[in-house]
Amino acid sequence: MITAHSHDNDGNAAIRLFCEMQRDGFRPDNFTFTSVISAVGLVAESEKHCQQLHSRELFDGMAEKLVVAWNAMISGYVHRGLLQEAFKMFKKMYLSGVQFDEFTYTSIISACANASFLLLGRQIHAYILIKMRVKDLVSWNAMLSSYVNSGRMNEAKEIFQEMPEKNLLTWAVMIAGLAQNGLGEESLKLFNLMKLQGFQPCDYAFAGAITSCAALGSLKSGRQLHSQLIRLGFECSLSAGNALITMYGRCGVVGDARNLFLTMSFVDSVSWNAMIAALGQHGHGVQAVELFEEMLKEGILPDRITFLTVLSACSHAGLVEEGHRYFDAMHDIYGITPGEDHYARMVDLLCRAGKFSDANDMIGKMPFQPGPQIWEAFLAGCRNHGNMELGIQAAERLFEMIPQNDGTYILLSNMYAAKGLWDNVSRVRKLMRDQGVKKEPACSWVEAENKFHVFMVDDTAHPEVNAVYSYLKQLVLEMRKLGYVPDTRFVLHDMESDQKEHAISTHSEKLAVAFGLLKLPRGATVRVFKNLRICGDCHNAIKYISKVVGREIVVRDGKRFHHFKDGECSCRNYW
DNA sequence: GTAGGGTTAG
Repeated sequence: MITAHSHDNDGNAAIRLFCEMQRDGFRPDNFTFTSVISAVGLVAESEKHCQQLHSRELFDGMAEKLVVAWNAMISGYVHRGLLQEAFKMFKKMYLSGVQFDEFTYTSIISACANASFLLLGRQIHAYILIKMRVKDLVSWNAMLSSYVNSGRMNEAKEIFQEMPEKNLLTWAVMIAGLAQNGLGEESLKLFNLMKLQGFQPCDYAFAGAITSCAALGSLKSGRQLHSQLIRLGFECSLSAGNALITMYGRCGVVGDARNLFLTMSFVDSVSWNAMIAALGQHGHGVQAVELFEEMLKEGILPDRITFLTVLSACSHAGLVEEGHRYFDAMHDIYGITPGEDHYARMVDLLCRAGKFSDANDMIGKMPFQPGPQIWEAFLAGCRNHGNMELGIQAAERLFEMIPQNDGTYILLSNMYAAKGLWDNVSRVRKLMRDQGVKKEPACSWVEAENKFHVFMVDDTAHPEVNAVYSYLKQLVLEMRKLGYVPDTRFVLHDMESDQKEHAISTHSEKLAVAFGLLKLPRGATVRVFKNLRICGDCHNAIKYISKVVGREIVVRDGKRFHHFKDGECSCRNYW
Protein backbone atom coordinates (compact mmCIF):
# COMPACT_ATOMS: atom_id res chain seq x y z
CA MET A 1 0.00 0.00 0.00
CA ILE A 2 2.83 2.36 0.85
CA THR A 3 4.39 1.58 -2.52
CA ALA A 4 1.11 2.20 -4.26
CA HIS A 5 0.90 5.72 -2.82
CA SER A 6 4.47 6.35 -3.75
CA HIS A 7 3.76 5.28 -7.30
CA ASP A 8 0.83 7.66 -7.39
CA ASN A 9 3.25 10.44 -6.48
CA ASP A 10 1.37 10.88 -3.23
CA GLY A 11 4.34 10.95 -0.92
CA ASN A 12 2.41 12.25 2.07
CA ALA A 13 -0.12 9.41 1.94
CA ALA A 14 2.75 6.94 1.93
CA ILE A 15 4.43 8.70 4.86
CA ARG A 16 1.18 8.72 6.86
CA LEU A 17 0.70 5.04 6.28
CA PHE A 18 4.26 4.32 7.34
CA CYS A 19 3.74 6.19 10.61
CA GLU A 20 0.58 4.19 11.24
CA MET A 21 2.42 0.98 10.51
CA GLN A 22 5.07 1.77 13.11
CA ARG A 23 2.45 2.86 15.66
CA ASP A 24 0.72 -0.48 15.24
CA GLY A 25 3.97 -2.23 16.02
CA PHE A 26 4.84 -3.65 12.61
CA ARG A 27 8.52 -3.81 11.84
CA PRO A 28 9.33 -2.36 8.42
CA ASP A 29 11.66 -4.40 6.24
CA ASN A 30 14.09 -3.35 3.50
CA PHE A 31 11.32 -3.10 0.93
CA THR A 32 9.26 -0.83 3.13
CA PHE A 33 12.20 1.42 3.89
CA THR A 34 13.00 1.82 0.23
CA SER A 35 9.47 2.80 -0.63
CA VAL A 36 9.31 5.30 2.20
CA ILE A 37 12.65 6.82 1.25
CA SER A 38 11.25 7.30 -2.20
CA ALA A 39 8.05 8.80 -0.79
CA VAL A 40 9.96 11.29 1.34
CA GLY A 41 11.90 12.28 -1.74
CA LEU A 42 8.66 13.23 -3.45
CA VAL A 43 7.61 15.81 -0.89
CA ALA A 44 9.13 19.19 -0.19
CA GLU A 45 10.48 19.57 3.34
CA SER A 46 7.97 22.24 4.31
CA GLU A 47 4.96 20.26 3.07
CA LYS A 48 5.91 16.97 4.64
CA HIS A 49 3.22 15.39 6.76
CA CYS A 50 5.69 14.18 9.34
CA GLN A 51 8.55 16.63 9.80
CA GLN A 52 10.53 14.14 11.88
CA LEU A 53 10.82 11.66 9.06
CA HIS A 54 14.08 12.06 7.17
CA SER A 55 15.09 9.81 4.33
CA ARG A 56 18.70 9.97 5.41
CA GLU A 57 17.93 8.62 8.88
CA LEU A 58 15.81 5.84 7.44
CA PHE A 59 18.59 4.99 5.05
CA ASP A 60 21.31 5.05 7.68
CA GLY A 61 19.21 2.80 9.87
CA MET A 62 18.90 0.10 7.26
CA ALA A 63 20.81 -3.05 8.10
CA GLU A 64 21.51 -4.01 4.52
CA LYS A 65 21.79 -1.31 1.86
CA LEU A 66 20.98 -2.75 -1.51
CA VAL A 67 21.36 -0.87 -4.75
CA VAL A 68 17.64 -0.05 -4.76
CA ALA A 69 17.89 1.88 -1.51
CA TRP A 70 20.84 3.90 -2.73
CA ASN A 71 18.93 4.69 -5.89
CA ALA A 72 15.92 5.86 -3.91
CA MET A 73 18.14 8.20 -1.89
CA ILE A 74 19.87 9.67 -4.92
CA SER A 75 16.73 10.20 -6.92
CA GLY A 76 15.07 11.79 -3.90
CA TYR A 77 17.86 14.35 -3.66
CA VAL A 78 17.73 15.05 -7.38
CA HIS A 79 13.98 15.43 -7.19
CA ARG A 80 14.28 18.05 -4.45
CA GLY A 81 17.06 19.86 -6.28
CA LEU A 82 19.71 18.88 -3.68
CA LEU A 83 22.25 18.08 -6.35
CA GLN A 84 25.34 18.33 -4.17
CA GLU A 85 23.80 15.80 -1.81
CA ALA A 86 22.99 13.55 -4.74
CA PHE A 87 26.59 13.64 -5.92
CA LYS A 88 27.89 12.97 -2.40
CA MET A 89 25.61 9.98 -2.10
CA PHE A 90 26.73 8.73 -5.50
CA LYS A 91 30.35 8.93 -4.42
CA LYS A 92 29.60 7.19 -1.16
CA MET A 93 27.82 4.45 -3.04
CA TYR A 94 30.84 3.99 -5.27
CA LEU A 95 33.14 3.76 -2.24
CA SER A 96 30.88 1.23 -0.57
CA GLY A 97 31.35 -1.07 -3.54
CA VAL A 98 27.68 -1.41 -4.47
CA GLN A 99 27.27 -1.83 -8.22
CA PHE A 100 25.40 0.90 -10.05
CA ASP A 101 22.51 0.06 -12.30
CA GLU A 102 20.60 2.03 -14.94
CA PHE A 103 18.42 3.66 -12.27
CA THR A 104 21.52 5.09 -10.62
CA TYR A 105 22.87 6.35 -13.91
CA THR A 106 19.77 8.13 -15.06
CA SER A 107 19.33 9.94 -11.76
CA ILE A 108 22.90 11.10 -11.71
CA ILE A 109 22.90 12.14 -15.36
CA SER A 110 19.77 14.12 -14.69
CA ALA A 111 21.56 15.79 -11.76
CA CYS A 112 24.42 16.73 -14.08
CA ALA A 113 21.98 18.12 -16.62
CA ASN A 114 20.16 20.18 -14.02
CA ALA A 115 23.19 21.94 -12.68
CA SER A 116 26.32 23.59 -13.82
CA PHE A 117 28.30 20.81 -12.21
CA LEU A 118 29.68 20.25 -15.61
CA LEU A 119 33.14 19.27 -14.51
CA LEU A 120 31.82 16.73 -12.11
CA GLY A 121 29.36 15.77 -14.80
CA ARG A 122 32.17 15.07 -17.23
CA GLN A 123 34.04 12.85 -14.85
CA ILE A 124 30.93 10.92 -14.11
CA HIS A 125 30.08 10.81 -17.76
CA ALA A 126 33.46 9.38 -18.66
CA TYR A 127 33.04 6.84 -15.93
CA ILE A 128 29.62 5.86 -17.13
CA LEU A 129 30.76 5.52 -20.72
CA ILE A 130 33.48 3.12 -19.65
CA LYS A 131 31.59 1.16 -17.04
CA MET A 132 28.29 0.79 -18.70
CA ARG A 133 28.12 -0.02 -22.35
CA VAL A 134 24.48 -0.95 -22.26
CA LYS A 135 22.33 2.02 -21.45
CA ASP A 136 18.71 2.46 -22.05
CA LEU A 137 17.37 5.09 -24.37
CA VAL A 138 16.23 7.45 -21.66
CA SER A 139 19.71 7.62 -20.13
CA TRP A 140 21.16 8.38 -23.52
CA ASN A 141 18.60 11.13 -24.07
CA ALA A 142 19.32 12.58 -20.66
CA MET A 143 23.02 12.61 -21.46
CA LEU A 144 22.40 14.18 -24.85
CA SER A 145 20.25 16.96 -23.48
CA SER A 146 22.72 17.74 -20.70
CA TYR A 147 25.36 18.43 -23.36
CA VAL A 148 22.96 20.38 -25.54
CA ASN A 149 21.83 22.53 -22.63
CA SER A 150 25.37 23.48 -21.77
CA GLY A 151 26.13 24.36 -25.39
CA ARG A 152 28.74 21.63 -25.86
CA MET A 153 27.57 20.73 -29.31
CA ASN A 154 30.62 18.75 -30.43
CA GLU A 155 30.17 16.35 -27.57
CA ALA A 156 26.43 16.29 -28.18
CA LYS A 157 27.06 15.31 -31.80
CA GLU A 158 29.34 12.50 -30.66
CA ILE A 159 26.71 11.18 -28.30
CA PHE A 160 24.08 11.45 -31.00
CA GLN A 161 26.25 9.40 -33.40
CA GLU A 162 27.12 6.87 -30.77
CA MET A 163 23.57 6.16 -29.63
CA PRO A 164 22.52 2.61 -30.50
CA GLU A 165 18.92 3.70 -31.00
CA LYS A 166 17.05 6.98 -31.23
CA ASN A 167 13.48 8.02 -30.67
CA LEU A 168 11.43 11.14 -31.47
CA LEU A 169 12.76 12.88 -28.44
CA THR A 170 16.39 12.24 -29.39
CA TRP A 171 15.85 13.91 -32.74
CA ALA A 172 13.90 16.81 -31.29
CA VAL A 173 16.56 17.54 -28.66
CA MET A 174 19.31 17.52 -31.25
CA ILE A 175 17.43 19.63 -33.81
CA ALA A 176 16.54 22.27 -31.23
CA GLY A 177 20.05 22.16 -29.77
CA LEU A 178 21.67 22.85 -33.13
CA ALA A 179 19.19 25.66 -33.75
CA GLN A 180 19.97 27.32 -30.43
CA ASN A 181 23.70 27.09 -30.86
CA GLY A 182 23.95 28.89 -34.16
CA LEU A 183 23.99 25.75 -36.30
CA GLY A 184 20.76 26.37 -38.16
CA GLU A 185 21.74 24.75 -41.40
CA GLU A 186 22.80 21.54 -39.69
CA SER A 187 19.58 21.60 -37.73
CA LEU A 188 17.46 21.77 -40.89
CA LYS A 189 19.51 18.99 -42.47
CA LEU A 190 18.91 16.84 -39.44
CA PHE A 191 15.20 17.56 -39.59
CA ASN A 192 15.13 16.23 -43.16
CA LEU A 193 17.27 13.24 -42.24
CA MET A 194 14.84 12.46 -39.46
CA LYS A 195 12.05 12.19 -42.00
CA LEU A 196 14.18 10.15 -44.38
CA GLN A 197 14.82 7.67 -41.59
CA GLY A 198 11.11 7.17 -41.18
CA PHE A 199 10.43 9.31 -38.13
CA GLN A 200 7.38 11.52 -38.27
CA PRO A 201 8.57 14.74 -36.60
CA CYS A 202 6.70 15.77 -33.47
CA ASP A 203 5.86 19.41 -32.80
CA TYR A 204 9.01 19.88 -30.70
CA ALA A 205 11.15 18.88 -33.67
CA PHE A 206 9.18 21.33 -35.78
CA ALA A 207 9.73 24.07 -33.23
CA GLY A 208 13.47 23.47 -33.37
CA ALA A 209 13.58 23.52 -37.17
CA ILE A 210 11.45 26.68 -37.26
CA THR A 211 13.84 28.34 -34.82
CA SER A 212 16.63 27.60 -37.28
CA CYS A 213 14.69 29.32 -40.05
CA ALA A 214 14.30 32.33 -37.79
CA ALA A 215 18.04 32.55 -37.18
CA LEU A 216 18.93 32.05 -40.82
CA GLY A 217 16.19 34.30 -42.12
CA SER A 218 14.84 31.54 -44.30
CA LEU A 219 11.29 32.64 -44.90
CA LYS A 220 10.85 30.06 -47.61
CA SER A 221 11.69 27.04 -45.46
CA GLY A 222 9.82 28.62 -42.58
CA ARG A 223 6.63 28.85 -44.61
CA GLN A 224 7.09 25.27 -45.84
CA LEU A 225 7.43 24.05 -42.28
CA HIS A 226 4.33 26.00 -41.33
CA SER A 227 2.23 24.30 -43.98
CA GLN A 228 3.63 20.84 -43.17
CA LEU A 229 2.76 21.51 -39.56
CA ILE A 230 -0.84 22.24 -40.47
CA ARG A 231 -1.07 19.17 -42.70
CA LEU A 232 0.13 16.98 -39.87
CA GLY A 233 -2.41 18.41 -37.44
CA PHE A 234 -0.01 20.28 -35.13
CA GLU A 235 -1.78 23.56 -35.72
CA CYS A 236 -2.59 23.99 -32.05
CA SER A 237 0.90 23.28 -30.78
CA LEU A 238 2.03 26.12 -28.58
CA SER A 239 5.74 25.56 -28.95
CA ALA A 240 5.57 25.37 -32.74
CA GLY A 241 3.20 28.35 -32.90
CA ASN A 242 5.44 30.45 -30.69
CA ALA A 243 8.47 29.52 -32.76
CA LEU A 244 6.53 30.54 -35.88
CA ILE A 245 5.73 33.99 -34.48
CA THR A 246 9.43 34.52 -33.91
CA MET A 247 10.31 33.09 -37.31
CA TYR A 248 7.97 35.45 -39.16
CA GLY A 249 9.22 38.39 -37.15
CA ARG A 250 12.88 37.55 -37.64
CA CYS A 251 12.35 36.93 -41.36
CA GLY A 252 11.03 40.44 -41.78
CA VAL A 253 7.31 39.81 -42.17
CA VAL A 254 5.98 41.10 -38.89
CA GLY A 255 2.43 41.23 -40.34
CA ASP A 256 2.46 37.45 -40.79
CA ALA A 257 3.62 37.09 -37.21
CA ARG A 258 0.70 39.20 -36.07
CA ASN A 259 -1.85 37.26 -38.17
CA LEU A 260 -0.67 34.03 -36.67
CA PHE A 261 -0.69 35.44 -33.15
CA LEU A 262 -4.29 36.61 -33.62
CA THR A 263 -5.52 33.30 -35.01
CA MET A 264 -3.75 30.91 -32.64
CA SER A 265 -6.29 29.00 -30.58
CA PHE A 266 -4.10 29.01 -27.48
CA VAL A 267 -1.50 31.54 -26.54
CA ASP A 268 0.64 31.86 -23.44
CA SER A 269 3.06 34.45 -22.10
CA VAL A 270 5.75 33.15 -24.45
CA SER A 271 3.50 33.99 -27.41
CA TRP A 272 2.91 37.50 -26.08
CA ASN A 273 6.61 38.01 -25.44
CA ALA A 274 7.46 36.79 -28.93
CA MET A 275 4.94 39.13 -30.53
CA ILE A 276 6.04 42.16 -28.50
CA ALA A 277 9.66 41.38 -29.40
CA ALA A 278 8.82 41.12 -33.10
CA LEU A 279 7.16 44.54 -33.08
CA GLY A 280 10.05 46.04 -31.14
CA GLN A 281 12.70 44.65 -33.50
CA HIS A 282 10.90 46.29 -36.41
CA GLY A 283 10.85 49.64 -34.66
CA HIS A 284 7.10 49.57 -33.98
CA GLY A 285 7.59 50.73 -30.42
CA VAL A 286 4.16 52.23 -29.97
CA GLN A 287 2.44 49.06 -31.17
CA ALA A 288 4.71 46.96 -28.96
CA VAL A 289 3.76 49.03 -25.95
CA GLU A 290 0.06 48.84 -26.87
CA LEU A 291 0.29 45.07 -27.14
CA PHE A 292 1.99 44.95 -23.77
CA GLU A 293 -0.87 46.98 -22.25
CA GLU A 294 -3.34 44.58 -23.86
CA MET A 295 -1.47 41.68 -22.32
CA LEU A 296 -1.86 43.25 -18.89
CA LYS A 297 -5.57 43.86 -19.50
CA GLU A 298 -6.02 40.21 -20.38
CA GLY A 299 -4.62 39.40 -16.96
CA ILE A 300 -1.44 37.75 -18.19
CA LEU A 301 1.45 38.30 -15.81
CA PRO A 302 4.53 39.80 -17.42
CA ASP A 303 7.87 38.18 -16.57
CA ARG A 304 11.51 39.23 -16.77
CA ILE A 305 11.63 38.58 -20.49
CA THR A 306 8.48 40.57 -21.15
CA PHE A 307 10.16 43.59 -19.60
CA LEU A 308 13.36 43.02 -21.55
CA THR A 309 11.42 43.02 -24.80
CA VAL A 310 9.30 46.03 -23.83
CA LEU A 311 12.36 48.05 -22.81
CA SER A 312 14.12 47.10 -26.04
CA ALA A 313 11.07 48.16 -28.01
CA CYS A 314 11.05 51.53 -26.23
CA SER A 315 14.75 51.91 -26.91
CA HIS A 316 14.48 51.26 -30.65
CA ALA A 317 11.63 53.73 -30.95
CA GLY A 318 12.99 56.40 -28.63
CA LEU A 319 10.15 56.05 -26.09
CA VAL A 320 12.14 57.31 -23.14
CA GLU A 321 9.29 58.24 -20.84
CA GLU A 322 7.47 54.94 -21.39
CA GLY A 323 10.70 53.07 -20.77
CA HIS A 324 11.14 54.77 -17.41
CA ARG A 325 7.55 54.04 -16.47
CA TYR A 326 7.77 50.34 -17.27
CA PHE A 327 11.12 50.00 -15.60
CA ASP A 328 9.63 51.34 -12.37
CA ALA A 329 6.45 49.31 -12.74
CA MET A 330 8.44 46.14 -13.15
CA HIS A 331 9.64 46.39 -9.58
CA ASP A 332 6.88 48.41 -7.90
CA ILE A 333 3.85 46.64 -9.35
CA TYR A 334 5.07 43.25 -10.52
CA GLY A 335 7.72 42.61 -7.89
CA ILE A 336 10.41 41.72 -10.39
CA THR A 337 13.88 42.87 -9.36
CA PRO A 338 15.62 44.36 -12.38
CA GLY A 339 18.76 42.45 -13.37
CA GLU A 340 21.83 43.80 -15.08
CA ASP A 341 20.18 43.05 -18.43
CA HIS A 342 17.23 45.30 -17.56
CA TYR A 343 19.54 48.11 -16.47
CA ALA A 344 21.53 47.66 -19.67
CA ARG A 345 18.34 48.15 -21.70
CA MET A 346 17.68 51.36 -19.81
CA VAL A 347 21.22 52.60 -20.38
CA ASP A 348 20.78 51.74 -24.04
CA LEU A 349 17.48 53.60 -24.17
CA LEU A 350 18.91 56.70 -22.50
CA CYS A 351 22.21 56.83 -24.38
CA ARG A 352 20.52 56.25 -27.70
CA ALA A 353 18.40 59.28 -26.89
CA GLY A 354 21.56 61.22 -25.99
CA LYS A 355 20.65 61.45 -22.30
CA PHE A 356 24.06 60.57 -20.93
CA SER A 357 23.70 62.13 -17.51
CA ASP A 358 20.41 60.27 -16.95
CA ALA A 359 22.20 57.10 -18.00
CA ASN A 360 24.93 57.81 -15.46
CA ASP A 361 22.30 58.35 -12.76
CA MET A 362 20.76 55.03 -13.69
CA ILE A 363 24.13 53.30 -13.37
CA GLY A 364 24.69 55.00 -10.01
CA LYS A 365 21.38 53.65 -8.74
CA MET A 366 22.24 50.08 -9.60
CA PRO A 367 22.56 47.87 -6.52
CA PHE A 368 25.57 46.10 -8.07
CA GLN A 369 28.74 46.95 -9.94
CA PRO A 370 28.09 47.69 -13.61
CA GLY A 371 29.31 44.86 -15.83
CA PRO A 372 30.17 44.61 -19.53
CA GLN A 373 26.55 44.75 -20.70
CA ILE A 374 26.14 48.20 -19.21
CA TRP A 375 29.33 49.65 -20.68
CA GLU A 376 28.67 48.12 -24.08
CA ALA A 377 25.33 49.88 -24.23
CA PHE A 378 26.95 53.06 -23.00
CA LEU A 379 29.74 52.93 -25.56
CA ALA A 380 27.36 52.24 -28.44
CA GLY A 381 25.33 55.30 -27.43
CA CYS A 382 28.45 57.46 -27.26
CA ARG A 383 29.44 56.28 -30.70
CA ASN A 384 26.04 57.22 -32.13
CA HIS A 385 26.25 60.69 -30.67
CA GLY A 386 29.96 61.22 -31.18
CA ASN A 387 30.51 61.64 -27.44
CA MET A 388 34.21 60.98 -27.41
CA GLU A 389 35.00 61.71 -23.78
CA LEU A 390 32.45 59.37 -22.24
CA GLY A 391 33.02 56.84 -25.00
CA ILE A 392 36.69 56.55 -24.11
CA GLN A 393 35.81 56.04 -20.45
CA ALA A 394 33.36 53.28 -21.29
CA ALA A 395 35.85 51.64 -23.65
CA GLU A 396 38.54 51.65 -20.96
CA ARG A 397 36.27 49.81 -18.56
CA LEU A 398 35.50 47.28 -21.26
CA PHE A 399 39.19 46.77 -22.03
CA GLU A 400 39.64 45.89 -18.37
CA MET A 401 36.64 43.61 -18.13
CA ILE A 402 36.58 41.87 -21.49
CA PRO A 403 39.87 42.57 -23.32
CA GLN A 404 39.11 39.94 -25.94
CA ASN A 405 35.87 41.56 -27.09
CA ASP A 406 36.35 42.83 -30.64
CA GLY A 407 33.35 45.19 -30.48
CA THR A 408 35.04 47.59 -28.05
CA TYR A 409 38.01 48.18 -30.34
CA ILE A 410 35.79 48.56 -33.39
CA LEU A 411 33.42 51.06 -31.79
CA LEU A 412 36.26 53.14 -30.41
CA SER A 413 38.10 53.08 -33.70
CA ASN A 414 34.87 54.05 -35.50
CA MET A 415 34.50 57.04 -33.22
CA TYR A 416 38.00 58.26 -34.00
CA ALA A 417 37.57 57.62 -37.73
CA ALA A 418 34.36 59.61 -37.79
CA LYS A 419 36.28 62.59 -36.44
CA GLY A 420 39.19 62.04 -38.79
CA LEU A 421 41.58 61.23 -35.94
CA TRP A 422 43.48 58.66 -37.95
CA ASP A 423 46.46 58.45 -35.58
CA ASN A 424 44.16 57.32 -32.85
CA VAL A 425 42.49 54.88 -35.21
CA SER A 426 45.80 53.18 -35.92
CA ARG A 427 46.67 53.15 -32.23
CA VAL A 428 43.45 51.29 -31.43
CA ARG A 429 44.02 48.92 -34.32
CA LYS A 430 47.53 48.21 -33.09
CA LEU A 431 46.30 47.60 -29.58
CA MET A 432 43.81 45.17 -31.00
CA ARG A 433 46.51 43.31 -32.94
CA ASP A 434 48.81 43.23 -29.92
CA GLN A 435 46.05 41.72 -27.83
CA GLY A 436 45.47 39.09 -30.49
CA VAL A 437 41.87 40.17 -30.98
CA LYS A 438 40.32 39.55 -34.37
CA LYS A 439 37.32 41.41 -35.72
CA GLU A 440 34.40 39.17 -36.48
CA PRO A 441 34.20 39.40 -40.29
CA ALA A 442 31.09 41.13 -41.56
CA CYS A 443 28.90 39.08 -43.83
CA SER A 444 25.47 39.50 -45.38
CA TRP A 445 23.22 36.96 -47.00
CA VAL A 446 20.11 36.79 -49.08
CA GLU A 447 17.83 33.90 -50.01
CA ALA A 448 17.27 33.57 -53.75
CA GLU A 449 16.70 30.73 -56.17
CA ASN A 450 16.20 28.29 -53.29
CA LYS A 451 19.47 28.89 -51.55
CA PHE A 452 21.38 31.34 -49.45
CA HIS A 453 23.96 33.57 -51.04
CA VAL A 454 26.56 34.87 -48.64
CA PHE A 455 28.73 37.90 -49.31
CA MET A 456 31.77 39.13 -47.45
CA VAL A 457 33.31 42.61 -47.74
CA ASP A 458 34.98 43.07 -51.12
CA ASP A 459 33.76 39.61 -52.00
CA THR A 460 35.53 37.65 -54.70
CA ALA A 461 34.25 34.22 -53.79
CA HIS A 462 30.67 34.34 -54.97
CA PRO A 463 30.42 32.95 -58.54
CA GLU A 464 28.30 35.83 -59.80
CA VAL A 465 30.13 38.59 -58.05
CA ASN A 466 31.16 40.37 -61.28
CA ALA A 467 27.55 40.87 -62.31
CA VAL A 468 26.88 42.25 -58.83
CA TYR A 469 29.70 44.80 -59.03
CA SER A 470 28.70 46.06 -62.45
CA TYR A 471 25.06 46.36 -61.39
CA LEU A 472 26.13 48.26 -58.29
CA LYS A 473 28.11 50.68 -60.43
CA GLN A 474 25.03 51.40 -62.52
CA LEU A 475 22.98 51.88 -59.40
CA VAL A 476 25.46 54.33 -57.91
CA LEU A 477 25.27 56.49 -61.03
CA GLU A 478 21.51 56.71 -60.65
CA MET A 479 21.79 57.29 -56.92
CA ARG A 480 24.22 60.14 -57.36
CA LYS A 481 21.73 61.86 -59.65
CA LEU A 482 19.32 61.82 -56.71
CA GLY A 483 21.91 63.29 -54.41
CA TYR A 484 23.74 60.30 -52.93
CA VAL A 485 27.24 61.13 -51.76
CA PRO A 486 29.32 58.26 -50.35
CA ASP A 487 30.06 58.94 -46.71
CA THR A 488 33.64 57.89 -46.20
CA ARG A 489 33.58 58.47 -42.44
CA PHE A 490 32.61 54.84 -42.20
CA VAL A 491 35.87 53.47 -43.54
CA LEU A 492 38.05 51.99 -40.86
CA HIS A 493 41.48 52.72 -42.22
CA ASP A 494 43.05 55.89 -43.46
CA MET A 495 43.66 55.91 -47.19
CA GLU A 496 43.23 58.12 -50.22
CA SER A 497 39.70 59.33 -50.63
CA ASP A 498 38.95 57.44 -53.85
CA GLN A 499 40.17 54.27 -52.18
CA LYS A 500 37.84 55.02 -49.30
CA GLU A 501 34.94 55.30 -51.69
CA HIS A 502 35.90 51.99 -53.20
CA ALA A 503 36.17 50.39 -49.76
CA ILE A 504 32.67 51.33 -48.68
CA SER A 505 31.19 50.52 -52.08
CA THR A 506 32.04 46.84 -51.54
CA HIS A 507 30.44 46.38 -48.12
CA SER A 508 28.70 43.06 -47.83
CA GLU A 509 25.22 44.48 -47.32
CA LYS A 510 25.43 46.46 -50.57
CA LEU A 511 26.50 43.34 -52.46
CA ALA A 512 23.71 41.24 -51.00
CA VAL A 513 21.10 43.90 -51.77
CA ALA A 514 22.30 44.22 -55.37
CA PHE A 515 22.29 40.45 -55.78
CA GLY A 516 18.77 40.20 -54.40
CA LEU A 517 17.56 42.89 -56.79
CA LEU A 518 19.10 41.02 -59.71
CA LYS A 519 17.80 37.57 -58.80
CA LEU A 520 14.45 37.94 -57.13
CA PRO A 521 11.27 38.28 -59.20
CA ARG A 522 10.52 41.78 -60.43
CA GLY A 523 8.98 43.91 -57.70
CA ALA A 524 9.55 41.34 -54.93
CA THR A 525 10.78 42.65 -51.59
CA VAL A 526 14.47 41.99 -51.05
CA ARG A 527 15.33 40.68 -47.59
CA VAL A 528 18.94 40.87 -46.56
CA PHE A 529 20.52 39.68 -43.32
CA LYS A 530 23.72 40.85 -41.79
CA ASN A 531 25.61 39.46 -38.81
CA LEU A 532 26.80 42.87 -37.51
CA ARG A 533 25.26 46.33 -37.36
CA ILE A 534 24.58 47.96 -40.71
CA CYS A 535 27.13 50.60 -41.73
CA GLY A 536 26.01 54.23 -41.85
CA ASP A 537 26.89 54.72 -45.47
CA CYS A 538 25.13 51.50 -46.46
CA HIS A 539 22.07 52.65 -44.56
CA ASN A 540 22.06 55.86 -46.54
CA ALA A 541 22.87 54.14 -49.85
CA ILE A 542 20.09 51.56 -49.50
CA LYS A 543 17.59 54.39 -48.98
CA TYR A 544 18.61 55.75 -52.37
CA ILE A 545 18.57 52.28 -53.92
CA SER A 546 15.01 51.72 -52.76
CA LYS A 547 14.03 54.91 -54.54
CA VAL A 548 15.97 54.21 -57.73
CA VAL A 549 14.53 50.73 -58.19
CA GLY A 550 11.12 51.46 -56.68
CA ARG A 551 11.26 48.35 -54.49
CA GLU A 552 11.06 47.60 -50.83
CA ILE A 553 14.27 46.40 -49.22
CA VAL A 554 14.37 44.91 -45.74
CA VAL A 555 17.64 44.56 -43.85
CA ARG A 556 17.99 42.71 -40.58
CA ASP A 557 21.24 43.61 -38.88
CA GLY A 558 22.63 42.32 -35.63
CA LYS A 559 20.24 44.47 -33.64
CA ARG A 560 17.07 45.30 -35.52
CA PHE A 561 15.22 45.66 -38.81
CA HIS A 562 15.37 48.43 -41.37
CA HIS A 563 12.58 48.69 -43.95
CA PHE A 564 13.67 50.83 -46.87
CA LYS A 565 11.03 52.25 -49.15
CA ASP A 566 10.85 55.31 -51.42
CA GLY A 567 14.13 56.67 -50.15
CA GLU A 568 13.26 56.39 -46.44
CA CYS A 569 14.00 53.91 -43.69
CA SER A 570 11.47 52.78 -41.11
CA CYS A 571 13.99 53.48 -38.33
CA ARG A 572 13.89 57.18 -39.24
CA ASN A 573 17.63 57.21 -38.63
CA TYR A 574 17.12 56.37 -34.97
CA TRP A 575 19.30 53.35 -34.37
C1' DG B 1 10.97 -1.92 -3.10
C1' DT B 2 14.26 2.41 -6.61
C1' DA B 3 14.31 6.23 -12.30
C1' DG B 4 14.63 9.05 -16.00
C1' DG B 5 14.61 12.31 -21.28
C1' DG B 6 11.98 17.42 -24.94
C1' DT B 7 9.84 22.89 -26.77
C1' DT B 8 8.71 27.99 -27.76
C1' DA B 9 9.95 34.20 -25.89
C1' DG B 10 15.33 37.95 -24.90
